Amino acid sequence: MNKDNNMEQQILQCAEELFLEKGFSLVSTTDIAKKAGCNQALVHYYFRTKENLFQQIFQAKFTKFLYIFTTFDDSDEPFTTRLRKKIEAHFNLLIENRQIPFLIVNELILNEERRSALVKNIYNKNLEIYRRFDHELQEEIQKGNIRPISTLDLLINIVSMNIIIFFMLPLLESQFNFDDEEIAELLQQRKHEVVETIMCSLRPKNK
Amino acid sequence: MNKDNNMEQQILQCAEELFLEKGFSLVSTTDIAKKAGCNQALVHYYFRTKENLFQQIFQAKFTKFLYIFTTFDDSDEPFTTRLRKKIEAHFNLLIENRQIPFLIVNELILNEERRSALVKNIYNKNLEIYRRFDHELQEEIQKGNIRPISTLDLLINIVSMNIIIFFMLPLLESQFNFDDEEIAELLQQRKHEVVETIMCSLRPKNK
DNA sequence: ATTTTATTTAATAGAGTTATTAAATTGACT
DNA sequence: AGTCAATTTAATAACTCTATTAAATAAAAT
Repeated sequence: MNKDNNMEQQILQCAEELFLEKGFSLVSTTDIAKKAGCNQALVHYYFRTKENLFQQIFQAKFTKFLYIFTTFDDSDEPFTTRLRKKIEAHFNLLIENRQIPFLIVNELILNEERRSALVKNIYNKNLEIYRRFDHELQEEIQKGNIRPISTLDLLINIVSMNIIIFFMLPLLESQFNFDDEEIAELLQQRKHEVVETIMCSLRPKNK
Repeated sequence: MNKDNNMEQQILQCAEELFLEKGFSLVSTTDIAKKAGCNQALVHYYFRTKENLFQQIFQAKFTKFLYIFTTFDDSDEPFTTRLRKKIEAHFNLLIENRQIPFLIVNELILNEERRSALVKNIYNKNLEIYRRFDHELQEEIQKGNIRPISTLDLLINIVSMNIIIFFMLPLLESQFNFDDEEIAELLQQRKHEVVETIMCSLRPKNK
């Protein structure tokens, strides 16, 4: 469509939209070609297989999903403030990429090979950042600023509460006829509530 | 297989297992027939269409998923005790039906018609129980026993934290080689942590 | 201007899908 | 044994899907 965008890019972009919306198996290369405005064979000419095309897109999305999650800024603000920001940043990323949770859950459950590939790709890469976060958290717990909780449980809690509203959006849109503005408002509220819930859940008990 | 189990039941049961494992579109009526040990046409003889067969199974699973969630016992135990039990009961249900979260998220996102059918079916049916829970919760908040939170947010928090581990199970099993015992242990720990997190997050702030 | 290379399309092989139809098999009842 | 209905199967129509191939068109290079 754009002058500098060649058809290869066009296909990639259309494939991305379709895969995000329906997942791997419900999108055909014919669908992609139709949306991109080219012949179906061209999709295979550029990407050879549908799996190839999907991999590129999925890898990118998954990395994005984890990236923000595996960074932790080094500013001298207190731990809880930085944690709060981290949760919000992750939620904001999802607002911009609402179908990511569906794609990840769907394809990671369904496809064993995809799982292996991803785990290999990610595990070591982010171990360092995880360890640093772990260290900081457990230190705060030692100081008595935070109730005891395993680092993994905390991370899982955050992710789960962050993603669930995006599973519910189709329901709210199509069944309860929320419009874009209402959805945007709802998401902001939900983000606030997640932060609130996590922060409250971390308050030490004895206090 | 059993004497009293006729082939119709056999097909239904095999279909259930396959649909739970792979979702609607990745299971063919041929797959079902093969697993049930009959001719593919027989699947259509009993259920006419694949959609029909799926609907029966999906409806049942979804009702199950919501049933325990829309009951609230009337014993004279304190609210928080009953809430704790409710969370555990929901989690226990998921332990027995591990693929339910995947099936629901997957098919509810992908199929608009299925959404409509379900919402109609469920909305009014469970409104009464929801209202009662809502009333009790807000009363506790008024009394200052619980920090202010919307009923819906609380329910969403519980569901999200309860289901997420079941999205992660395939990863733990196939990539980190957890055996059944380890998984069982992990699930118990996770259940405990969810209850803990929710309960901690509900403590009033001023106290 | 013509050869070479890159892009794009039409056509199609080959496999798999749902659903239907007619025929075969089984079992019950008279 | 013979009739009737229920169950099961083989065969197949009418798709759709991925991927490949050969041919056509466009762009670049000599």
